[in-house]
Parts: sequence; structure tokens; C-alpha cells
Amino acid sequence: MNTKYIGFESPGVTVDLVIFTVNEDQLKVMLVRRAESPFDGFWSLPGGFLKIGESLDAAAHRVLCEKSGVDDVYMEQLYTFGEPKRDPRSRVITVAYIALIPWQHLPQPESTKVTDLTWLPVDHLPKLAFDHKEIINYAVSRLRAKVSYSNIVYGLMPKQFRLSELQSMYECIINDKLDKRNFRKRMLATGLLKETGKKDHAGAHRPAMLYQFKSKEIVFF
Amino acid sequence: MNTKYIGFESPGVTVDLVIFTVNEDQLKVMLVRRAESPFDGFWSLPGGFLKIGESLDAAAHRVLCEKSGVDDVYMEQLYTFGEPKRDPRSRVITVAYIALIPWQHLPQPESTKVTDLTWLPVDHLPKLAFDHKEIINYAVSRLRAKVSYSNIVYGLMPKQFRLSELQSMYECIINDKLDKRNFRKRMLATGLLKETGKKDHAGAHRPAMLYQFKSKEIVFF
DNA sequence: ATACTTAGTGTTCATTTTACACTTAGTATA
DNA sequence: TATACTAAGTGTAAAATGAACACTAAGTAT
Repeated sequence: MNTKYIGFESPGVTVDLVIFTVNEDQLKVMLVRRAESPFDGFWSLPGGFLKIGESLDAAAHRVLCEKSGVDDVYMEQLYTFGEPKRDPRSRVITVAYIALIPWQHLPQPESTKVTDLTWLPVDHLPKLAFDHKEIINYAVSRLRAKVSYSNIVYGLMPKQFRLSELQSMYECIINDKLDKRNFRKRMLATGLLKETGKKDHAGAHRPAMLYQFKSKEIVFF
Repeated sequence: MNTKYIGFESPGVTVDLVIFTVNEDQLKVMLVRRAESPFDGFWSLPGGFLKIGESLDAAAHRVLCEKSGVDDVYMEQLYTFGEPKRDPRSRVITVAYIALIPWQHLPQPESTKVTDLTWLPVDHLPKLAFDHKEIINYAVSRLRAKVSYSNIVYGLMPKQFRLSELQSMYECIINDKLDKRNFRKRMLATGLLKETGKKDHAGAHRPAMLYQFKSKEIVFF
């Protein structure tokens, strides 16, 4: 903050969103197809330039709404990427955000026609535009770490759910199996869940109690 | 990344450094006195504008060297602050970094004359320029958290040290007392320390074995 | 009525964490 | 040179936590 202003030399500033969901037992990330050079036709993270007068968080929310049609989701700033050559056209630094959306909350596409938006499993990504794969990898490692010391998975669950669904969510993210009894004990011991009283009668088997979170607040253990 | 370039509307981009050291059993942060409006005369974080062609990390290192005269220290990106009004003059977003410097490695000021640089304890800060107090508070909470699940304190220790000094370092940062025997057991159990063979004969008491880190690598537990 | 499927539940053992007090090896001083 | 002083250095027992493990319950479908 001690240097003189040299406004016209300023880099461009964007926000890019790593929007996660879990579907078909896979952790997936939202990608949009670029329709211009550079990386024309490549998948990339949804993002956009920061507007003057707009906070970083506001810009991230704006992009989130534009692309997902959803607001009111868990979102946090991830990291700021600023290698000089990360955009081949000119200097652009990007502030990356993580967002979590329950699959059930997403407006489902009407048909299977090719669109410029997709959800791909994080462990099988094609070549992406810019440094977006690096950004996603960092986001995935942050998410995987955070799952184990917080209740951040809240952001990916529907309002009501079976404990087995919650367990499955954890297993998808950390990519490992958990012991059912220990998992239930631990979850109920947090005191963050409550029974809804309702039961889920799906399937030819004993119905499951539906649970929900007492609060949407994120807690660190 | 889907919007058009509007280069001349770009916000300014700075890096600001929260440089920590521990001295006199207190966690302290480096501050520089502003010599211009706004906040003329207030203490502020060392920082500067990002140069075109310079990566964020490089800019942070440049500022670090300018102000501390030290390189080769632990540094990590903290968070990017971008509220529209955080700089009253114009739109500036700042990428904040944390750096750790052992007190012993700092070039000591020759005299006690008033300078434009100081180290103040993080828990007793005066009013600071911009949103710098908020940035410091966030940095302190990050540091305090990270101390408990990594060996990040390496960054604050001199090359060789007594175990009691290491313990004291932990205690200063987390602001709590630790049990001596448990602390030693835990530290030695990590396998990251080695005896130097040398002993520290300071003081009228049994001399202490001097230890050092096997590697400067940061490890998460 | 029977088969099928997921829901739901406790205990034991191993490991980790915590609490806690005395002896040792020097330096300083009388 | 004997004594006092100070921080260094060490082990164990109890408590808490984490990990492994298998059967019964309650529905739906045939």
C-alpha cells in the first residue's frame, strides 16, 4: 500500500467458481464450454470479471446464480491464482471460490441435448482451459480435508435424508468406505442432527428414519 | 472468464504481508507507518502493488525483502480482501500473505530512534490503516489453528534451540500452557527433530540439549 | 406366507491423550 | 569447596477415544 497508483497497469481480476455436487455416487464439478479463443471449445470453470463496486463475494454469488440458477448455498473463498501467463491474452488474476450444491436442488435439464454446461467427476477430467484443472485439484483437496474436521457436507445434502445417504456422501468425497455403526454413533454424537419423525419408505426393505440438520451453521471439530 | 475484457475498469491489485515473529514471549506483527493520505501516520501492513509480469508469490517475496531484509522464510497466501470501500481512494483488492520470521534472524535496529517500522503484539494493536486489523485477526486465527496440526512453528525458530524454547513458542502462539513431559514426548515422537550433540550452557542450571529440525519441510499431522 | 433388502443397534480391544512429581547437571555464591 | 539455586530431563497410570466386528428388525415384493 505504499506505492503510487498505476491504474492502467492493473491486471484484470476475475472470480472462478468450483461448484461441487454429488450425483451417481461421484463428486462432480460444474464446467462450462468456452465459445471463444483462447481454449475455444474447452471446458472451463464458470467465472467472470469483477465489477467495479462489487465485492469479491458478491461477484462469486452473481456467477453462481447465473450458471446454476441457485442461491443460498455454501460458498467460501479458496485461493487466488496469479501466475503471469495463466491467461495467454493478458494479465488476469482470479479469485477462486468453492460452492456446494445438493444435486436435488439443481434445476434438471429438460433433455439430453448437447449444452454448454456439464457436470463431470473430479477424478476423470479432460483437458481444461487455463489453469482450471489445477484450481479444481486444489479445491478437491481442500474439500476432502475439510470434510474430516467439519460438517461442511451439509452443503451437499438435501433438507431431509437417511443416515445411509449421509454416510454415502462422506464416502463419495473421501473416496473410502466407512463403518456403518461407528459412522452413526459419531454423527449422532455431534448433536447436530435431529430426527424428523418421518420415514422414507423407498425400496423393498425396512424404512429409514429421515434426519435433518438442526442448523445450517458450519462447525469445526 | 466469459465476460469481455474491460481493462480500464480493473481494480488495483496489491499484496499485503502479515509478518509474524515471537519476541519477549509475545506474538508480534510487523507494521509500517504510513507517510501519506489516507490514514497518514497510522500503522499499516507492509504491502505494495502487484507488478505486471510478477506473480503474486513473487510480489509478496519482494515486499518481504524490502521491509525485513530477510528472504528464505515460511510464507503462504492467506486470503484475498476485496470490499469495494476498503480503500477510500479507489477500488483496490489485496491478496494477503502470512510470513514467519525467527526474531534472531531479523537485523536488529541500531538505536531506539523513532522509525517507520515496528513490531507490535497482535493482541494489543492500535487503530490501523484500511482493513488491516481485520486481515491481521484472520491471519492470527489461521496461524493459531495451523500450529495445532502442523509443524509450522519451524518458521519461527532459530536453527538450533532447546526443547523448552520450542515449547515456549507454542505457548506464545496458542496463548496457553502445555505440559512439559507430554510436549516433549509428542515432539520427539514426530521424528522431525534431531539432537545436535551441542548443549546450551546459558544460565545457572543444568545445560539443555540443542535440537534442530531434520528438514524445513512443513508437515501436516 | 416367504424371501428379500436395507435399517438399526453394543461391546470389546487397542490406541491415544492426559495428569502428575521427582532427580539431574550444571552455574553462582558464600 | 560446599551449598544453594535453577531449569533440564524423565515414566506411569488412568481416562478417553477410535477401530473392529455380526446379528435382528421392519418393511416391500412376489
